[in-house]
Amino acid sequence: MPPNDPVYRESGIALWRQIAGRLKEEIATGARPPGSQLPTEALLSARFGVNRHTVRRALEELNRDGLVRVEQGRGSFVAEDVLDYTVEARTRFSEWIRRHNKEPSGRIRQLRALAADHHVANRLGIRTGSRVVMMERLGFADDKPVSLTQHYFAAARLKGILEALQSSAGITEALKKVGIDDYLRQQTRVTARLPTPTEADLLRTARSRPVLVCENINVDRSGAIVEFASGCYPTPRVQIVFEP
Amino acid sequence: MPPNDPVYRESGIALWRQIAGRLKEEIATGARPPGSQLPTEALLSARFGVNRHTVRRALEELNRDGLVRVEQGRGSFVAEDVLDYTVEARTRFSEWIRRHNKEPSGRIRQLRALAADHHVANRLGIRTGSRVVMMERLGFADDKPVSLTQHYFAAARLKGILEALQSSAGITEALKKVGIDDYLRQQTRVTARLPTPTEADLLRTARSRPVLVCENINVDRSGAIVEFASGCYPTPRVQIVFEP
DNA sequence: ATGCATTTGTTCGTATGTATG
DNA sequence: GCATACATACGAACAAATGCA
Repeated sequence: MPPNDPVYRESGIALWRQIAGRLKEEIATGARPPGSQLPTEALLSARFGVNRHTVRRALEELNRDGLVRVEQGRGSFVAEDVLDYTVEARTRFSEWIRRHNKEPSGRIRQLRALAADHHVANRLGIRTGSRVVMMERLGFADDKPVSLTQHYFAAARLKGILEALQSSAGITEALKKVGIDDYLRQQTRVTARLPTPTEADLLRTARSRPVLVCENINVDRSGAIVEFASGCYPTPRVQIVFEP
Repeated sequence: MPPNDPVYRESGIALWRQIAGRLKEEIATGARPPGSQLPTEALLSARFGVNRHTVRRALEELNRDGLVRVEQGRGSFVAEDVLDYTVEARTRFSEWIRRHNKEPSGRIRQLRALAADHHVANRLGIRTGSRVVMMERLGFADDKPVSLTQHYFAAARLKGILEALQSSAGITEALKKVGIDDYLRQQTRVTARLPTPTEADLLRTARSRPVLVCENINVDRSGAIVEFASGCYPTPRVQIVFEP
């Protein structure tokens, strides 16, 4: 099969530079949207009528420039814009998303009371087995899922929190209804793991791509713990940034 | 094969509770050290002379209590103490480790000059292709590997940095030799990915377990960028903590 | 890449003892 | 005595993840 889109030989510009330039243009114009998969190296070499090594040289360049991401065994992908999750004392989901000029939205997946396990109880500073209210919420930026977070509240400390959450648009609003006018982030703890099948599905991420797990403890002005939240965020779409 | 360490039936205490208690004791006494693998469920059920479900019920309890970590396809492991990597303005490796009452050490794996790629140049605020000095160092806490970090320095800004690093015990000392008395962390960026085979090997972590990738930009007192460092840390042994 | 052995995870079904009304 | 509900315990089979050759 002849190349259907050949590059110019003996033009004084190396073939791989021409190819890199063409692909850069296709990415810049939006013909290849962020996150989309590039053709395989074999297909590209057929298209341009060059050896696969020449295509690889071009892809290497695009990779070094951060325009594409090459994954062994999977393929090459146009780099996605990264959502920097900047951790500050007063971090709210909607503000985070809006700062990136995207439209925040969310879907509540669970909202119920249960008994705290060891981990949750520890973080909330209560006894294992105490009643807590848990809300699980899937967060979107421009209809793309970016977070899946479980929020935990000590039922004894925040009477009526379940009903408040049911009748409110957001957490800040619900906490106001139970007398918490303001809350601050006391601690943020970050780790990572592979997603469960459900998480991978909800966050539209590959099962082999880790999620960042970000645990927050939020306190009221007196320093009493109000909320413990454990959220997961798909990499590399989301990165967590600290600026002291 | 008869059980060699049976539990008491009709004792008024559920079998799974007895098993959980025995295992808890073995962990508490140090007979099963942190990170060690428990016998398989099949072996445990043979040892206690019960069904595998009964053992699983006990392991579930220990897992909820945070004493063991169960991993499908691998086994159950005694929980390890987590090394909290607390991000502060003046974060130094040795101080981090000593704060956990462990002995810091390190092994330099690479130290050389090279041309900055797009990413490194961006972070250092220099042009792509500029000369940079890179030092790769494997960090240990009590002889257990906990970090693998590449440190980048702009060669033009820090003349003699390569020689200074060669003749110094640590980065802080080397920077002093080239006139940087103090440096502060300006930004920390966290993401995660699966380790390369080499990384997994060096950090003694499973290839399926993600590493946290932590990128730092360090500046001198005038705000000029001194160092860009990109380190990876094995999860869940290391967690990154931020306290505003 | 493929298959195999090992190990945990899930889902059936069955049976038993205990507490409750 | 009887019906019910619940936790406990066992058995078998299969699914899914891991590691290795």
